[in-house]
Amino acid sequence: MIDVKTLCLGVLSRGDASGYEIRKEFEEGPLSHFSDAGFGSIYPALKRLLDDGQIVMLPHNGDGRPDKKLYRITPSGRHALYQSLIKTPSADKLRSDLMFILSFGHLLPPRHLDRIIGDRISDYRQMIATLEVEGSTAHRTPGERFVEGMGLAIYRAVAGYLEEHRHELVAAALMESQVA
Amino acid sequence: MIDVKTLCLGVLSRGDASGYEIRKEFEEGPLSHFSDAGFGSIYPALKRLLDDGQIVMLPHNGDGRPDKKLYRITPSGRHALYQSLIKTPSADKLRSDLMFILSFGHLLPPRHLDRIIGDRISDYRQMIATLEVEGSTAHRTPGERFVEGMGLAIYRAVAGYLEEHRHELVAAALMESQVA
DNA sequence: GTATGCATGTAATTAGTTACATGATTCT
DNA sequence: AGAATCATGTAACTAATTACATGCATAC
Repeated sequence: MIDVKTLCLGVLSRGDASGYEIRKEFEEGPLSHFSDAGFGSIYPALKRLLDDGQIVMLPHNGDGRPDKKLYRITPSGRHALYQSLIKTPSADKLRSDLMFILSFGHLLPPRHLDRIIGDRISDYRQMIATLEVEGSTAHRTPGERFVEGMGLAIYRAVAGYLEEHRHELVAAALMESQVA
Repeated sequence: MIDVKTLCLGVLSRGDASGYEIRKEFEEGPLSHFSDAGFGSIYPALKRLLDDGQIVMLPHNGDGRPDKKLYRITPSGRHALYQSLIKTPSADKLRSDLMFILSFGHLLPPRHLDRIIGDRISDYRQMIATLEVEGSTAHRTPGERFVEGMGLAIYRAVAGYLEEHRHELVAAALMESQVA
């Protein structure tokens, strides 16, 4: 799996940014759907990239605020990023607590079951709505559009499946609860 | 996120199993699509569960082979599992190196790009074919069927999207390579 | 005889998360 | 006045991965 250092290089390859701005990318941008990184991993990663000469820090851009540190990728950093990009990508990984829970769904209290599925459907519908607006406004590179489209396709598939099959599982849970 | 201990309890709640068998579940069973655990995390987890009294070891079942250790969940273990199941599940997490790479897709050599997308499509089509066979043969609880169906729905969405949009990204990469 | 599958486990390393610690600015 | 956002970073902890280490049974 690609590490946080490489993730940061990826963001910086599109333009200078601070640690804070990098994190925002992973929270809001197209990368957010398939990657993840918090402050606790970004700041140490930036420090290591700095030590390795793959990024440089820009001496304070005097925009009033003094504390902000802007980072810029170096040729060495671009090279490292490219090496990561042409490596055979590892398999996609999907971690879902909800799916683990639902694999025992028929043993759960039916109301509870129905609620957690409903909540998740709402979450996904919300994300889909946000993405649909963004997709038409924000300007993206072809790669970003592709990735964002994939996110949208997956979210729709998940929301759709949950909606279509929700009642089956709740019905099984109801039967189970009547037996017990 | 649900930890490996809980994952093991989940498997053991369906029947006694050895560490080796538990891992197989995460590699082949319906849980495999949304969870992950290797030997290096399962064995330590089993040890801790044993210390905590949430599982017991069954003294060798004399099936010829002596080394196999079967584990059985205890009432305390079932209770712990149930507590985990009724907790509000954390958000689904999707990690994909491929998507990170493709977000820079237009900057990659077009042939390489086309190949990695094509390879991934094959991988998914293979998984889909396997699941379609299993779905009709293996017998599953309602929860397992639900989860397996979700896996199938997602894989189809991903494979479908990659197939439909592959050429767009490759075309963008071709244009980019001609400019440069 | 060779590879694969069954079977267990430890040690060292790496990575990542969470909590802590601080403070300015901007919006309501 | 208070909340949210901007902004950086460290320390302690937890977890997971990888490599190592071993050995039998079965299938080809």
